[in-house]
Amino acid sequence: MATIRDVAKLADVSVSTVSLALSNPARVSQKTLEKIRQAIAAVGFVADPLAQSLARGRSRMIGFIVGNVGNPFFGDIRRELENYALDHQHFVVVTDSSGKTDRERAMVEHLIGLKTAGLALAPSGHDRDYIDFIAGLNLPIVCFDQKVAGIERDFVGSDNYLAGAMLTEHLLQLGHRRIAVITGPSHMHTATERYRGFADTMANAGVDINPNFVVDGQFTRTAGYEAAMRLLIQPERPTAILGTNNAVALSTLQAMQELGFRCPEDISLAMIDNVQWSSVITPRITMVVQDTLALGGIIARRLMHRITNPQGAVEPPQDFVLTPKFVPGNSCRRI
Amino acid sequence: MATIRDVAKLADVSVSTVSLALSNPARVSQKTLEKIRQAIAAVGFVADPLAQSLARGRSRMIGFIVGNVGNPFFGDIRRELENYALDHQHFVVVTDSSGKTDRERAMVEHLIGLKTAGLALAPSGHDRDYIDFIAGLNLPIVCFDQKVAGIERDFVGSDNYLAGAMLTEHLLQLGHRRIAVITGPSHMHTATERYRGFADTMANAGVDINPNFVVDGQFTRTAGYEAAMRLLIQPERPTAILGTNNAVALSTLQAMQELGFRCPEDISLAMIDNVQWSSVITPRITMVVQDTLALGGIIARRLMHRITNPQGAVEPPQDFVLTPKFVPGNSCRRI
DNA sequence: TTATCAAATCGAACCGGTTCGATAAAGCCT
DNA sequence: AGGCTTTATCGAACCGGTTCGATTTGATAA
Repeated sequence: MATIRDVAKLADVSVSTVSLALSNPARVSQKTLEKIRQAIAAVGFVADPLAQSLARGRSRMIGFIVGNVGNPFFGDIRRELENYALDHQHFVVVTDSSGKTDRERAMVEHLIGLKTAGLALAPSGHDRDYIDFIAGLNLPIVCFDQKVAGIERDFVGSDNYLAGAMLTEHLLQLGHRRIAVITGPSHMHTATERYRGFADTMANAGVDINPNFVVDGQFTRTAGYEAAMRLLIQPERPTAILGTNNAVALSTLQAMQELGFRCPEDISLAMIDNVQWSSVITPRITMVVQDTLALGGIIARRLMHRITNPQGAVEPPQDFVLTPKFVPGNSCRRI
Repeated sequence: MATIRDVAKLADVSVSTVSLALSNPARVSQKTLEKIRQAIAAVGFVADPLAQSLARGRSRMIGFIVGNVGNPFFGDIRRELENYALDHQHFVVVTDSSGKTDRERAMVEHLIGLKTAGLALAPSGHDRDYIDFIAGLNLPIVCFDQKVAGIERDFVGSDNYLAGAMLTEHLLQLGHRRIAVITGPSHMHTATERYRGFADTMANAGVDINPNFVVDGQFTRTAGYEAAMRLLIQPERPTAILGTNNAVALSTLQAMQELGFRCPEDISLAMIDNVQWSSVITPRITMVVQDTLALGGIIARRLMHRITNPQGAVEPPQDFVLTPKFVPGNSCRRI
């Protein structure tokens, strides 16, 4: 591999001039610029990113940290960020924390060690320790998906309250009153907001919520399945179920199928968030989906803005909350 | 951030001794080892991975390059690799080429620039140029999924011929004769092998293949959908369709639903590869799945072996081919 | 006591760039 | 021509580690 010294030697200039020519060509005369250009081509020089990062104290990498890269929601965002970053000479390093806070922390620390230019982070933690950790980081960070109280950073996400409210309203409109909800972890902002949207809408309609109809699905497949089962074996069953994320909703569908309940004939089902291949799942589930492409675009722009703009670092954090979209399916029937 | 020189100063030893103590404690006396240990703790020293990589000419990172990180197949493999690598003090950098050869190349070059210790690569290319590029790389590489003729590297994958043969045999057993197949790109090893398995099994059973029943689905959603449509609008329809990957098979199911064909009553469907939430898709599709966890484990072990073992680099490349598993569903009926 | 050898430690060069103050060259004005 | 800027280039220090040959220390043997 050719180094900058090889180039300098061949072009008969100093190393620092070559470096300058590369980083700020305007300050170098046309004549030497041309000599250097030729020398670079002749030896096939490519700057070593590692050496650059070490000297600059900053790399051209962006860290992307989520709990599950396989989740298409994160996948879409990743793609948008990657495209945008690539257009701006930055490289995205994707890491998966599997939703574990300690692992996420290890990964963030590793990324910091790599002197990444910035971080796009879907936070997995929520306690004091975690918040302090994030707060203590001294580099551009854009958080997304989970809004964590106490983290003073840019945040990009969807209106989860509205998501819960929209589907609840839809079910009420169809005549449902015995509506059950499968919730997510209470420490997650998305979970509490979606539930709030549900509860407020029910209250506004003057419909009481049956306490037995509120079960915790932890946003996971297994817990969601168990939660659904608990709902379905009750003597007085709900006429409709709202799954507050895709995992619990689809687990519910599975549970219903296994117990011989038809959807929507016996029980209606609505879900928040999309899922791959939702179009071939029978019935097509009525859902509220997030605009992942828009979210990804905003995250990318905001992060690159903070990275490339010198004064971007001191701009106060800002929240970007997008409106989710209602996508009707045929999993909810009128009663 | 504390540097190694801070530690050396505090412990009153030379910088090189500190470095030695860290990399090979046995060569340092107990006394100084202890002094250094305390100094490290006192200043909170953590070695800068960038500086280490630059000096060593090698980092503790492993590159993982696939065409679609969202694909659960790759997701499972990634997880296995990540766990194993983390246990061995290595960090996995995930990159997504979106299946584009030039993008993959750019990413590989970037990873090389990062002086990654090794690469786990699902190759996306197949032409001379690409093969030469991969062959020219001078670091441990384990290829997986696609076996590319001409690439002399370790390879980990499944017996795709068998996968095609198993499902074909299954359909034949059920009495099907008019079996259609939706194939993948002819330059992909998995695609050709799966088709070979189909064709040979048909031939062995003495069943002629209707040329109209062989359509190209490109392993993609859109092309698969179109291919399925071409099959389904023929006056003489197949009684069973073999989708040679999940995208084309599920697109076929979608096309069938849209045209009002019931599965399996009107047409049976079998597919190669799994998909997330397959258990809630109606009907549950009969499929042959790869043992992703085992694949990931082998990839991880093989790669780390080559990385950590000095003589591992010169070991001749080896192929690891696993047997896929038949998973019965209810998408194929006896006729 | 001194020669011998292994173990422990050190110094300096190196990895491949960046940065900034100093110097040299060129341009402008009186 | 002399003084004053501006522009172009350079040298050296630096980023934070590793590596290896050289030197010092300590123990053992003669």
